[in-house]
Amino acid sequence: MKIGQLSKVSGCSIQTIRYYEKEGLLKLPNRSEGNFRLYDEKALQELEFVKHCRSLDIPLSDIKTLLELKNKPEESCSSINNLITNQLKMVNKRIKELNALKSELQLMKKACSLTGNTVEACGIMTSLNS
Amino acid sequence: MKIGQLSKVSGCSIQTIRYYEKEGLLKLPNRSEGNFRLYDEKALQELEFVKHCRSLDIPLSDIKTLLELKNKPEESCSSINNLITNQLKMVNKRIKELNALKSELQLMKKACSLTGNTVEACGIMTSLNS
DNA sequence: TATAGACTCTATAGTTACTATAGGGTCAAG
DNA sequence: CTTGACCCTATAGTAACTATAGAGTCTATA
Repeated sequence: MKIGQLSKVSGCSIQTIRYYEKEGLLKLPNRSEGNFRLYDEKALQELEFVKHCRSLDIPLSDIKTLLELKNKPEESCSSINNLITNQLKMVNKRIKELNALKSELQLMKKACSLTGNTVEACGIMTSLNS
Repeated sequence: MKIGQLSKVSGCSIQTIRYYEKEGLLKLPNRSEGNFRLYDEKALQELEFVKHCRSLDIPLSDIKTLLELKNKPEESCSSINNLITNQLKMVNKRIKELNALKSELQLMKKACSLTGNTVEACGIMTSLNS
């Protein structure tokens, strides 16, 4: 199939597919006589793999690592485990940050609804200035 | 004070200060004879305001809006409230996404530790391929 | 005065992961 | 043949920084 079809089937934009190819995440596909990219089922699976990883916020560089490991079935999977562990750690960190952020924003909202309704008297502005 | 001092006092890098000035978040400062930027207490406060907003993940374009409103004390603060409400909504959304992501990563970790220890037999890889 | 090191300047490019656009080629149907 | 959909590469843009290059300023010291 051509790139437009792959895009539709995978839900990944044409430009992103080309980007992934350029970044080395996807193999160079065969080409038609007109130089159109030609993809098979295997290519679709690789793209789905990459997309799945992206949905986990795994950076492209790490996805590359995973793809390389995929080609070494006998290799120990400890590095995969480490990668996921690290990713989980970062996600936890980010959740924590966002919860703190959320708390502050909620306090601000409360500050606004309890005071007057001009910028000068706005509890949000006062809070942002502190 | 000069930019290096402002950077130290505010915890904001020199380059970021210049970036904020270029993006219109900070006013053009006075200059010395040698063309060095000169900042007063007011400028420091404005920078702290911007930094505080950034710590809330508020995008620069919205911060600009807030700064403009800051100069209109009589104006209604409803737009400020809307801005914070919207920001809160996005933060909640992101928290939700990250929690879903966390769950999947945790399942993966479990899958790995319960199976063998090669890439081929790795529950994480299996999961990423699905 | 000269020098050296710290500081400052502007311009430009790079980071990450896309996303859009320009200008041109391919292909199939009418 | 024409037209419109699809495809190609190259380049630039997005957001928010961050780094680097090359040159100027300033101050303390010899």
